[in-house]
Order: sequence, then structure tokens, then C-alpha cells
Amino acid sequence: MNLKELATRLGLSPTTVSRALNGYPEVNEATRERVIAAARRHDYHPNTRAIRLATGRAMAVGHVIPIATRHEIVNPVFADFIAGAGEVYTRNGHDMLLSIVPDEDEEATYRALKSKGNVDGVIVHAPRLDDPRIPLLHQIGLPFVVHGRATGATQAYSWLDVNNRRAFQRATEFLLDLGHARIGLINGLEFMDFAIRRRTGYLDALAARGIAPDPALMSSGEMTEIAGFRAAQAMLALPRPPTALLCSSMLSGMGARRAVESAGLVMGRDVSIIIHDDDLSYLKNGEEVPIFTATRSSVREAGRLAAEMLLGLIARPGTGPQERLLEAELIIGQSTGPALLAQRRQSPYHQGAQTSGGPL
Amino acid sequence: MNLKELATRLGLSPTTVSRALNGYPEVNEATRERVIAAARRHDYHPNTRAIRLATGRAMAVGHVIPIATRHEIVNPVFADFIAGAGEVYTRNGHDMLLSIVPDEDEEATYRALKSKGNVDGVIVHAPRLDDPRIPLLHQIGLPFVVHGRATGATQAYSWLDVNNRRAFQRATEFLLDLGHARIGLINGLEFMDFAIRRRTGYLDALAARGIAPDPALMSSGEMTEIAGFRAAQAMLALPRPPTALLCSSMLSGMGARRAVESAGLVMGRDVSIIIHDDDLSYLKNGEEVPIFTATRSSVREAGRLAAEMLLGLIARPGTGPQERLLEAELIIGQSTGPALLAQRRQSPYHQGAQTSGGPL
DNA sequence: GAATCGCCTCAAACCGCTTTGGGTATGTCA
DNA sequence: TGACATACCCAAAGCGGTTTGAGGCGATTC
Repeated sequence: MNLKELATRLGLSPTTVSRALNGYPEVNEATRERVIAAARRHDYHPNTRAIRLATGRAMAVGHVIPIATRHEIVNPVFADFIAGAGEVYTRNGHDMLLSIVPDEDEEATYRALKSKGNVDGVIVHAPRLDDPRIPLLHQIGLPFVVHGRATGATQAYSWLDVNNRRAFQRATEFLLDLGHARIGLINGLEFMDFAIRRRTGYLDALAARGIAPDPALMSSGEMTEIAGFRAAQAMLALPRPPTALLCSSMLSGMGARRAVESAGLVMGRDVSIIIHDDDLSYLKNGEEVPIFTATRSSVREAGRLAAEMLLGLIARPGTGPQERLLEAELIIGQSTGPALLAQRRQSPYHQGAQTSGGPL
Repeated sequence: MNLKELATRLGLSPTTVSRALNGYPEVNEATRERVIAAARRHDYHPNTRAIRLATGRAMAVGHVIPIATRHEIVNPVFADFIAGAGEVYTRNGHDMLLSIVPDEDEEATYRALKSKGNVDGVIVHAPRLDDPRIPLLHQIGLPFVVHGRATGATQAYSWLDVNNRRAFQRATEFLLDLGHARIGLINGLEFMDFAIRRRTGYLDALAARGIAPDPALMSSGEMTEIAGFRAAQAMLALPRPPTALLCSSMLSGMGARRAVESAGLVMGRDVSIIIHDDDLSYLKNGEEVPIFTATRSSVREAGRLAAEMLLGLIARPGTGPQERLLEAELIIGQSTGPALLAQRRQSPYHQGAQTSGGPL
């Protein structure tokens, strides 16, 4: 069933039927209702391909995911973000196009997406320092919204980000207030923009209390369970181990917890742990009661908001770049506690390490 | 730059240019080269929207992800599967369409996808018992491939699945061979087809050795860390606790490990654990050496194969349903060991439980 | 020299919709 | 009664490709 058939069946012209269905004012209300009823009855759905060609719009948004040689972007966070964005696209009658491309083809993919007219805009994921995608997209004139920010960009662009610096600053302050003085940072890879900002927040909080950062207490790596385990294990084996750990993700926090426990220590008593919780649907931080104290910000909600921002830019091309900074909330779980107790509990370890381990 | 412009610029008709670029034989090789060179020089890309309308093909594959009220499908496995499938689509010039829809709209979404012509076929995720999507897709005539199988389907359909029954049977046999007699099953939700098959494999292996299954040793739930922890903890607190645990995922295995360790036991010595490992890119089972003994099957590779199967069905609509069963490999890690030792180590617990815990 | 055959190219129809630019009643006003 | 809105509706021209059917042209065959 197509428009022409429906029109003849109704004894109307295709024009009128099209206008009736699309809510144009120059058609009689009675006629409109008749048309809508007939469309429903015959299960008529306008052909998307034809609409797209006729209107010149793609009615689709792209997400380009580079793969392989570089850092993997197909991660748990990504899946939840996509889910949030997808909800919005669906509600607005847009398609979501996922392009999985070898990373050396990324630039060509964006160009093709534009010139072949497959999408009206794109979301840029996982921005890095001086991210080349931003000037590229500006140049080819494809509307875009960045999830995160790209330090070093020269032109203005639309973005939506969590205040990572502030979140980690607050988390660090929280630990300092509990009396912790040696706080380990188990960060993500520090060519990622968010990781840089998190470290800055951590350092700012320490500096505000006049505490000099200890390079041995700052690690950076993949945000996996095993990497978290390794990093925490290494820090706990130091002559002066940390009494608290600040982890960049749920998974690395789980690894850190394992390191703490396998050292015979108790999380929340001997060693405090704070994680960043993206509120992923299948990696919940506890149920009613949170397990980890965490800086929390729903990445799914971020997906929704970024999608809405992008659809707005597409609908109103004139508008300038939009920016939105979300604050993470600090939620208190069972993984943090005062430092005094921790110091005492840990002292045997210190002593052991110091006596047998040479000069500090 | 469009076809017509390129044609006038070359002094040829649009027809010839189109044929030259699409490799039709009726155009002179010299002409073809001239056309291709010009296309490249002017950075000409045919408009996808026009191609789709003209050819009647969507050049796109859909993945419909129901969301919200029912069991969440936006899980780690899904992301990796999508990545694998996406690689194949990209290589074959197809787009991947992700539809995130409220689950009550799922049927309508499939119908719309077909009648609006957005896709040439779909992949069906996470099949359940008597899955209604299979008759639906047959009825509306949209080519599809199921990732997994749907027990109870009356018509034949194309699918690609891991031999879950066989995998869990082998894993159970492996544990039995190590001398374990009380093996706990920490399964996924058992309205999911794969979970049913895994339980069957587990039960088959027990039955083959004449071991009666103990309902207290069989749990079913979400495959999260915390659910795994809870299930394992409950089993370890039984009067006659298991000496081995069979977990349905990496995450629940991690939870089980935590339960084992927080009971003061050592994984691989006191309690053996086997997991199913989907070989996810960001949830690796160790690095060179696997941590967990596991039944392994790459879900990403499954995504690739399913996508290829679907593209095949789309290209050759005549061909009947295709089926492909992948075998999981059993990889030996550090989480399993002989049961004799475990029995001995655990005996104090048994005794304690038995003396203080009533009959049995 | 005419007929035949390949090879190459083209004009035009078509895919299914939107949208422009009228056209035709009907009603209103002077 | 004629002029002029107003309200509806339509024919036709796009959108940018593919594809059908036909024709031009030089070489070959009889």
C-alpha cells in the first residue's frame, strides 16, 4: 500500500492525502479524518526511503565507533549511553545508525556519512585531547554533539559532559575529611579527556589541603577489574600504603576491593574505596543500599540529553553551540570510613614493611 | 556533486556514468576509468537515499532492543555482539539500525520496519521459550536470524547459537572428573533459552554419573556480580555446601569468587569455579593465563557470523533457513582443582554446620 | 552494397513521496 | 451582479539515483 493507491482508493489526489497525513492546514478536517482512518485501516506506512529522498533529510543520527588497534570503545558505558540516546531517537521518529569502523577509516566514514546523506548529525564519543574529529566535523558541516569535552579544541562546539573534575575533587575532599591523607588514584587512561579532568580534581583537592601528590599513588590504565586489582595491589604493597582508593569505574573498584580483601584487609574499615558509578543497568552499585561510596551520574540519562541536544541542533541549524555540564552526586555507601581506625589496623603492615624493607 | 552534474562534466549521460561506476559490462573500459577518475577527483558519492528509493533495497539491517519493564537486554554481551555484527555490515556497505523501543511496542516496531522499508532484515536477540517474534517475522516476511534458539518454535528459522548444553555438560563432567560431587549451578534467568539449555547440560552430566540433582544447588537469576555473590553465599552456607560452582557469566563468577573468599576459602583449592566466558573485550578472563576455568565462546565472533548469515539470506531470498551451532572451548584456568583436597579443607565447616545445624 | 551484429551510449520512465503553483467552487461584499 | 477572498483540492515538477528499451556506429558477413 502506497500513497498513490491510498489516494485513488479515497478518490483524492496524492497531494491531499499527503497533506492530510502530515497535518497541513489547507485540508478539510473531515477529509483529514477520513484519510487518517483509511490509512489506519489499510495499515499504510509512508515509505521512509521516499520521504528521505523527497525531503532531503535523513531522519537518522549516526554514532561512529572506531575499533581495533586503538583503545576499545565498545565498553559497558557505551552500551548504556546508546540505550538512552536510542530512546530519544525512537520517540522523535529518527533512526540510530551505528557504524563500526576500523579506526583508520574514521575520518572517511564521517565524510561519507555526510556526502552520501545517511545521517543528519552525529554524536562524538570518548573525546581525547586535541580530538581531530571536532575540526573535521566543523569543516564538513555535519551537526554534532560531543559526549564529554575535548581539551585543546580551538573552535566552539556542542557538548554534554559530567563535571568530572568537580566529582573527583569532592570525592577526594570527602576522604580527606574522613582523615585519609594517603589516597590512591586508580584512573582511566589519561589520554581520555575525562580521565585528565578527574586527575585534576583529585590534585586540586589535595593541593587545597597542602598535600603533595605522591606519584606512586597515581595510576592510569584500562578500567577493568584486573587492572584495578593490579593497581590497588601495587599501591597496597608500598612501604606507606594508601588508606583510601579513588577508582574511576565500577569494574576497577571491584578489582581494588579484591586486592584489599586478598591482602587480608576489610574494605570500609582498613581501606576506603570510592568509585565513579555510571549507574549502568547491569552493573548496579548494590540495590537499595549502595555498596561503594561513589560519585554517581547516569550515563543513560547523559545519552538521552545528548540526543535531545543533537536533535535540537538539527531542527534549528542556526543556533550556536550548546553546552551542558552535569553534576555527579556523591552517594555514601559502605566502602568508606574514617581513617584513624584504618591507620591503626594497618600499622602492623607498615612496620613489617619498614623494618624488613630498607629505608622507606 | 551529483550524478547529473558529474555526467555533464564528463559529456556523458547519467545512465552511462551510473553503469560505469556500478561495474556494468556494457560500458567501455576506457570510459569506465575516465568516469571513476572523475568521480574520485570531484569526491562524488552517490546519494544513499536516492539509491535506496531506486533499488527498493534498504541496505540496512535492524537490531530491535526492547527496553524497560522486562529483563534488560542492554548488557555487556549485547554490546560485543553488536560490535562484531557491525564490522560485517560496514564491510558489506550496509548500515546498522538500532531501535531502542519500549517492549510493548516491539511488535509494532517490526511491522513498521518492514512496511516503511527501513531495513532488509533483522537480528533477533535473546530468544525466550516460545518466542513470539519468530512467527511474527515469518508472517510479515522480514528476513531474520536469531542469535540463540527459541525452544518451542513451530516453524523452521535461521539461527546461530553456542552449544550451551554441551558446554555446561562438559564443564560439569570436568568437575566430576576432578572428584567434585556437590556442584552448584549459578544460572541465568531460566526463561531465557540459553539458560534452559545450560541447566540441561548440567543435569545430563550429573545423571550420567548417577548423581541426583539437589535443588538447593541450582539457582537462577540475573547475571550480575551481586546476584552471583548472593547465590554463592547462600550455597556455601548450606549444611553440605558445594565444592564447585558453575557460573553462567564472568560477572556472576566474580561474585561467586568474592563469596568464596569472604568465607575464608580459597578459590581453586577449597572451591572450584567454572564460568562461561563470552570473551568480551573489556571483561577479559585474565590476560595470557586465564584466571577462571571457563567454557569460552566469543560473542563478538558470533555477531560476525550471524551478520554474515543474515546478509546471505537477504542476498539470496530463495534459500531456506540456515542453522549454525558453535562449540564452546573449555579452557583451564586457576579456579579449578581436585575435590579431595577441597573436601578436607572444608570439613571443619561441614562439621560445624552439622553439629550446630540440626539433622543431616 | 545491404544486412547483420556487437559495442557503446542515451532518453525516458520509474522508485514513492513532498511541495510548488495553480484551479475551482463557495461565500462575501459592494 | 460582478469582484474578490477563502477553503479545498489537484497536476506536475522535483528529490537523485537505477533500469528499460532503443538507437547510433563501425566492423563483419554474405
